[in-house]
Amino acid sequence: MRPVDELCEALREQGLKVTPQRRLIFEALRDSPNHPSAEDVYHLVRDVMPDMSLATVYHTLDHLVTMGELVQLDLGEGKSRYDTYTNGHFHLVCQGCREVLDIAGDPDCADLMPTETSGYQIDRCEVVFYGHCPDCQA
Amino acid sequence: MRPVDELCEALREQGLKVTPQRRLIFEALRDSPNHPSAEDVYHLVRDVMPDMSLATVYHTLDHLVTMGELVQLDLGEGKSRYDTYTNGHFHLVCQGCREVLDIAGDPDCADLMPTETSGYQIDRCEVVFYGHCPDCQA
DNA sequence: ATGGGTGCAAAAGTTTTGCATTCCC
DNA sequence: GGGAATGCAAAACTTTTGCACCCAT
Repeated sequence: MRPVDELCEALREQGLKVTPQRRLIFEALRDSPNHPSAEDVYHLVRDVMPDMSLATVYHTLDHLVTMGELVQLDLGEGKSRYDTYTNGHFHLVCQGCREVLDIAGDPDCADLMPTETSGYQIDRCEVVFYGHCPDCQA
Repeated sequence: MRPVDELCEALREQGLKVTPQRRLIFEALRDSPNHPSAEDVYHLVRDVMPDMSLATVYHTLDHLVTMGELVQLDLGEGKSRYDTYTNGHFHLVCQGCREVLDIAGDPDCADLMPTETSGYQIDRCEVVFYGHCPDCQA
């Protein structure tokens, strides 16, 4: 994800508007530990702007995903998480505490790319390792 | 997923019971095209046993997943799909029609396995390619 | 001024849960 | 007989949508 000011500029270029809510969501994403859910972002921004609506958070996250500034992750939790690090990489998920780690990996998954793709045009790949962190191995 | 009779035996071994509903769900999974959702399974079994409850389907699928006879897939659709082919392999998803193809791939993801795992014990990995099938490339 | 954005509430969709009844072992 | 399973309905959750009002451009 690019710096907040560049995101605002990118919004304008698309005819979208820069509102205080969106700016705040951008900042929350930038400062958020890692891989927050929509609800996580919502709670962060509510501390600063208590009237912010969850629908606004969802709309803004959708825009960022469409713009390619944010990656939507589905890690089998029944809800989405969002990743500001958009360069291709892998994830490692603890099945105990649900912590998510970024892992270096070939962005294009060139090594994995199947030879027989049944005519499919492949856009991207997602690699997730599931396991248990040191604390959850007990 | 093993044959229906073996699944029934496996249930009994765990102190679980073999009911007509569960047998039917096993058969539906065995005969189902590929990667059905809970709702898909529900509709298949309703044709034979109209009083079957969706909760029963969910409970039974959960047991199979826990027993390692079924793999639960999260492909970012807001719902789970289930895969009877439990040997490690990859998936290719069409973002247009949501068709899901099985793709051969190293079950252990040995080539991908990160060297630095921060002390994590890794249980399994999931590789999903997203793209467009021939029909949806228009 | 105008078209997009916001907040609120309701709706939609999937999955879980509580509970009385039924049934496998 | 006893414990698990079932069916039903309600609840829990995440995400989407409709709409009246507001605001960035």
